[in-house]
Amino acid sequence: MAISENPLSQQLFESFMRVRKLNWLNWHGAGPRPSDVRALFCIKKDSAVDGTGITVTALSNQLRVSTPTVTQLMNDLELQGLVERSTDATDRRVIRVRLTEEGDRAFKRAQSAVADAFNGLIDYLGPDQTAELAGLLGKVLAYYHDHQVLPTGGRKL
Amino acid sequence: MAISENPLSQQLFESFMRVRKLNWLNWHGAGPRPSDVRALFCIKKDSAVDGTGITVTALSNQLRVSTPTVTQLMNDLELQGLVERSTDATDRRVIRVRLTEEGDRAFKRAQSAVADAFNGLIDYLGPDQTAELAGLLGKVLAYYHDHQVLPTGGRKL
DNA sequence: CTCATATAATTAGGTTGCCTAACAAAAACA
DNA sequence: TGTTTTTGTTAGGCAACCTAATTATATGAG
Repeated sequence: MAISENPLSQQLFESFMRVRKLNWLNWHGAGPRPSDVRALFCIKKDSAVDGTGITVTALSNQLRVSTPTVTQLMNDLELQGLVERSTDATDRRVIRVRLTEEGDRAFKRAQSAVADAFNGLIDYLGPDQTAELAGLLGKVLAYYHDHQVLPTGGRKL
Repeated sequence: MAISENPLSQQLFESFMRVRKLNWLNWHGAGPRPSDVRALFCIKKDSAVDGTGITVTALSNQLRVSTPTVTQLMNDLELQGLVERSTDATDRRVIRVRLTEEGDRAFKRAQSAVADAFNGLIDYLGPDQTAELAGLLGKVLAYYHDHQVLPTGGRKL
């Protein structure tokens, strides 16, 4: 473990690269994809505060992906019948996205899948270490949010 | 923060999804890609124990990607002049991969890039929290290593 | 010693999850 | 009114993986 041979930075890099590749949802080709699930969560969360539906721009900001990416995600979810688009009543440029009833069911299944994926880990770590982990991940994200290690492409937010 | 509204599992999922997308090496289209860098590290590390070069299968195991993926990575690195392939002396099926001199220079640059990317975070967290983070990531990986959340495709190792 | 089987790597083709650039439509402003 | 800005979409591309099939070589069973 001599620092010169395998520095801490390199270990962290390797750990993050491995964590990145974990297939949390145990997804194997059927139903909504992991990125769909993330979008579903976001749309559902918004629906609690604004029943008219979330905008593409808001989704783009919250998911931290470009608007064309959101369009593709929504095309996909719409094709699966999980969301519906409608043009905003007062600004005809913006489109509002809401969950359909089937989308809501898919959301609940996704929530279960995520719970299944993480509750084992949470039990394994125990409440203290789980809280530490969540806190540290938050700090990592906060640090890089302020220090320019942006997603590929270097969006300026 | 009511558990029923945004369960811990969902928060962890979201955090991991965001961490996954960080562009650690600040890569913007020039030089070896992040996955190349990971391979470079692996090849270099092996060269310390075995001067004849690492095999494709060994790289596949250590990087946790399929052998065709390793082949593609190696094609790429060879094209960039960073590695060289040679058939093994005693088993003509296996090919041995070593860093070229330019590959070694690229390795050193990559090491610096990783250090640049992580030393800021390490300073920000301080030694105690950095150690905690490294330890927790290790536990997460160990847990999922034993609990079947394998990389996409569900390889059986 | 030969033939079937196992192993190493490659080729071919596909998928996910992103991106930028260019655009059309609508709103805001000057 | 006309220019500028904002919103979302279309088009096309790329990174980083995968599986299935193939080739070449080695190994083991009779």
